[in-house]
Amino acid sequence: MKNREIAGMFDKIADALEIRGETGFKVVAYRKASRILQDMTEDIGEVARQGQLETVPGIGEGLAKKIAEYLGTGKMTKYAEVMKDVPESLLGLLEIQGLGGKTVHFMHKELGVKDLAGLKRAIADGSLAGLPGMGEKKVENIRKGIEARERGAERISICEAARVADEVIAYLEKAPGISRVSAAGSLRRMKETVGDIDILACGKNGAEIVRYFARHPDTVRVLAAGETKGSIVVRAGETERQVDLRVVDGAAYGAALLYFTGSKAHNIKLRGLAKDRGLKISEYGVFRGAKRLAAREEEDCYRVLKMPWVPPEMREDRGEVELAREGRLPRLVETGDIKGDLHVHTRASDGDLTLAEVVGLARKMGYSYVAICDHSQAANYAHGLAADRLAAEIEEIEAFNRTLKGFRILKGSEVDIRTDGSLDFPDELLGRLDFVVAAVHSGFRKNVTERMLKALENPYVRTIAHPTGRLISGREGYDVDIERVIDGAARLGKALELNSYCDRLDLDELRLKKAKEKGVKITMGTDTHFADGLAMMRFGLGIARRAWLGPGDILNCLSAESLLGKTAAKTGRGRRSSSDPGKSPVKV
DNA sequence: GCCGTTTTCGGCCCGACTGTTTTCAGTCG
Repeated sequence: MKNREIAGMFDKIADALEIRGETGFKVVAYRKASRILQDMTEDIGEVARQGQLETVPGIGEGLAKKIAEYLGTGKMTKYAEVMKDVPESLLGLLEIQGLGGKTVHFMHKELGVKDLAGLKRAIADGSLAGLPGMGEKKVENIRKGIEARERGAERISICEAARVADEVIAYLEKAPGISRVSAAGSLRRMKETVGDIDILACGKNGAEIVRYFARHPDTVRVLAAGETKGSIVVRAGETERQVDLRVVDGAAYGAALLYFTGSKAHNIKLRGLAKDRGLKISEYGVFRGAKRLAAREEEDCYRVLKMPWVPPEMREDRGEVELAREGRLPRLVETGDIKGDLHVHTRASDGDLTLAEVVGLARKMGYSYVAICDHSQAANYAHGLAADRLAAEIEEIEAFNRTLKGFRILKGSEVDIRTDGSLDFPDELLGRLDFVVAAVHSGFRKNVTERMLKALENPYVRTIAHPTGRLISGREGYDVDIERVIDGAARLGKALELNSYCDRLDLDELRLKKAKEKGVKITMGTDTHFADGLAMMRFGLGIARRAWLGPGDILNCLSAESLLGKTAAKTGRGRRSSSDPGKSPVKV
């Protein structure tokens, strides 16, 4: 798939055009096309082969030609032409807060600045301050922007952001005169990473609420504290995080929440729609002329636009507005649909929990089952179970299950896929299990695609754990052709995992969407090793909802009986008890 | 650049903030 590659080129063209000072709308068109390419599940090459490029919204005659040229020749004339004009090192300067295209253009033209080092020199020797329209404060602002960037104010994982936000929100709920408080921004949309933590509140006395906010016990610095807006930096474990609070009038809470939740693309879409109808949307409400038609609740604002409320996780302008207007929004999976966690470790391998503790925690989550999937013997580093220890665990679970009412522990394994593609346990042992998750833990560059496909062919394997192996915090993941794995799972009627541990969230939302399109079911597991890990299901759910998955797409929404029984029925051997060693091979 | 139950030109989201502005441009979210 060349989607990302071409998206990257369009983004650079947009940056370069911005610096060249071309009309804003052209820049917007390139950026929009870039975003659309990144969001697409189809291979743009395939779309091109079918002559369908121009049917993609946001891609017209001009961009279609550029894409076709690149796909055909490996070159894009426009890209080459623009990049010859604007040094690539200049593009990065646009990421500095306070620097836009105009300023970068001017710095380049007048002072010969062509990279970050040049910019720093221009600040130090005072030449930047000498530019027309550039005063002391602007220079200071840019200097701060450089500092912030060098401190590495990069995005953090959703769970890290949620931990901070949950705590601050709980604190704010006790603020004097506060009536509502909510997370907003990408945190509320459950993006896998979050830039700033945005919180919205309403209450009687804004300034008082902001002052209370600034007194948060973990506050390291107060950046701003006004009547309606406050910014603090709080300690968050080893690092620091900025949290922004906005306090709005209760009568406009919904409009403000809609606005601050975004995404920007979703908001722009709604505003365009409103404009067509002679309306205007802002963070203060939906207006016809000076008359405010809606503002108090998000639902009210959407209703005026003749659409149902759109779940925040869908608000990315990926077709959700069109669906909503046609009354065809999908029913997304909800917390209450999840009946169990399908990937949990115990202290038998590298976990921290006993069986009894896992059951207690799972019951607290409202589950009726949980699959214990400890590591297999090859996973030395994780104290993986050898065959005899797995056999012992099976017996222990069976004994424990006899003592449980209304809850069932599924006997499982996270069995290693060895570098030759074979599994780490013999079939006869796997056949005694209820739920087998196969996983790659070694040889990340060795034939991973073929190994996963081979594992899926094993009759006892139901799903592949963390299929790409990426870690949000940095690790790139396996050298795997995930498209082929998805196709393989579809062909074999197997599932793939949405590993819901917050540093993984693997498959990611785009791959999940693709899997759904191909009819591949998803298993969700937190892969937890610790007591607080089961609650991470919330992040998996967020990603599942961002991929538009419904309860019918996720096997955790089945009862334990259906999850296991369906299988046996499908293979035509009737239903057997899960403890039956001759249990039929599984299919989902 | 794209796009069209106001079509092939003339639109393209909205408001706040900041600085250096005497009426606005640049940047941001």
